[in-house]
Amino acid sequence: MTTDPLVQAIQRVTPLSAEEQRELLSCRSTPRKFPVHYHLAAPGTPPGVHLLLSGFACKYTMLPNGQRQIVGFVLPGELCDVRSHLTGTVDYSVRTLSAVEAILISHDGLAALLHRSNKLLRSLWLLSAIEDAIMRQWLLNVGHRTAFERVSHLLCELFTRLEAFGLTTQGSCHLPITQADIADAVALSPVHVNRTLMELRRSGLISLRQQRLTIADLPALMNAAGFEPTYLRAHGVADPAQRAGSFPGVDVLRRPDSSPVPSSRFQ
Amino acid sequence: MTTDPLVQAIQRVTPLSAEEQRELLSCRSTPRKFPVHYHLAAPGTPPGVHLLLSGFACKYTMLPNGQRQIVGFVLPGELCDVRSHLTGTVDYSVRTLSAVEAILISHDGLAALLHRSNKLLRSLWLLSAIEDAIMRQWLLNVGHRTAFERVSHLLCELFTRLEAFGLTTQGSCHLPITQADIADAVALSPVHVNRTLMELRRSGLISLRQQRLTIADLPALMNAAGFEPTYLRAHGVADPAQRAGSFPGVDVLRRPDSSPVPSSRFQ
DNA sequence: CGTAGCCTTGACCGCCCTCAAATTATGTGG
DNA sequence: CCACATAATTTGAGGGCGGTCAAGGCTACG
Repeated sequence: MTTDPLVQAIQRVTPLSAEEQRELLSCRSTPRKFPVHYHLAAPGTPPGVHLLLSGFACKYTMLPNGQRQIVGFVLPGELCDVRSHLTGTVDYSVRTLSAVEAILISHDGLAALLHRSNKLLRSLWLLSAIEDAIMRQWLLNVGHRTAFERVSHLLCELFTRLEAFGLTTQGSCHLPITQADIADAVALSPVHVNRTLMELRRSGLISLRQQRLTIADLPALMNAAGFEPTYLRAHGVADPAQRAGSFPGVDVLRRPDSSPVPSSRFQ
Repeated sequence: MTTDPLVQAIQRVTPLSAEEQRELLSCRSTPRKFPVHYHLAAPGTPPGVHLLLSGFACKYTMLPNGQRQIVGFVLPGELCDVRSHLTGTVDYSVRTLSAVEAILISHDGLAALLHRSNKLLRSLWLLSAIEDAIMRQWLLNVGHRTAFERVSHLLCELFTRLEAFGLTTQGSCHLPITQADIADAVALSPVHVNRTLMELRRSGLISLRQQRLTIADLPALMNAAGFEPTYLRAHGVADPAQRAGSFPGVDVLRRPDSSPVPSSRFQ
């Protein structure tokens, strides 16, 4: 039972008791297959909470001029739209990037469970907090990094996330996304993504063909991208007591005006 | 009691009972003044949850090359880092943009209260969900909009948010942020922000001097920016029952492959 | 085997950046 | 209240990163 993907997805941030696991699994539907380019959710409509068992998806929004901005990828093993049971809707679309197998978590069952379980509620909040940390990095990416750094950073992120699910083998992973998808994620034109990938290949940093990414020198790529993997880790504080008392309030932050936090690399 | 700013901040998304209000207020500290350019939080350290009573602040992160990306503004009346009690830390810095008066919400008191109150927990989650929706818009801004649209969009956002707190008077509001701040928010250089503001002034759309923004024609500005204010509204579903049953599952979304949601303007 | 989508490469252009300096606000101490 | 220092705004000139347009080659799939 502990190997169930739904339980695993949540246990990334919080360990669950056998009872909690059992309750969680009762909201689960049977797995279902979706084709490529299938919409799992659309803005304004109440989406379900999906758990991807295999395949990739992306969350995106359209601009009036027809441009598409991908605001996040959904990888196998990950939950999608965990926050939707709160807001009722999402303000983006979710579309599969490959053939996908997913299970739908019952909205009503989940809502009832979350009303009962404070712990599960904050676990899901923590999961969505990780998504937001990723999006904050994307904002840095698009705003201040060069094309080379943007693409490198995205590849580092995807590889690291896949690694957490055991979906990589010796620096290599399956990556069923097109260069146009990368372009819409890092806000570059497809042709410039292509040029950038060629440059990454010529640099000997990566190999990417037939939906397989191989990173020759991960530390070098991370360095080139300015990638710090810490933001992907769920540093949740399950027990609030472990945090209390170690800092005497806000006063430790007294720093009237200095060059802001010179030690941190880019956070 | 219902006019307390802390209660008001949360009642933007969920109505609270008198009992809940009382409990909430018990975690509140006395107001405190902070000077301009004071750090309220720094990455890696446990920040407090602040409520701004007056003045502006911003959340930002630094890049290795010394560039600064502002990832969000904190306006008077708004809570800051409501999620920090979950994660223990934040991955950005928070700095005042003007002199600020704020109250610090006790971490321990809040944690205890949130462990008791499922409802309050999801209220705070909803509030942070709005912040995330704003950040998603910023990603669109930086990724796909022109300088003119970016600056316009930011001004629309700030004005609309201030309006919700009654901090505007006939198309005008106090805006104590520099052009360099705007530049770091929309990922432009300060000089180009200046040129863009000059263009906005010449267009007769806005006036901005001595920390006072006046929007001559808000609909026109919104249109120029591609601004849709809906994402700022807390469309939370307080009662999960009101959502259930109106849609027969995911099948309403069956849209094997169409031009994605042509009706929506830019979401 | 054909077709459609994806990848690749070249040429040219424009938005925005950088560097630099002048002007105007802001704030502080005498 | 003024003199001064510092920060913020404004304007100009020139350059580069990445976009757009276009065409050819490759891959996948029916």
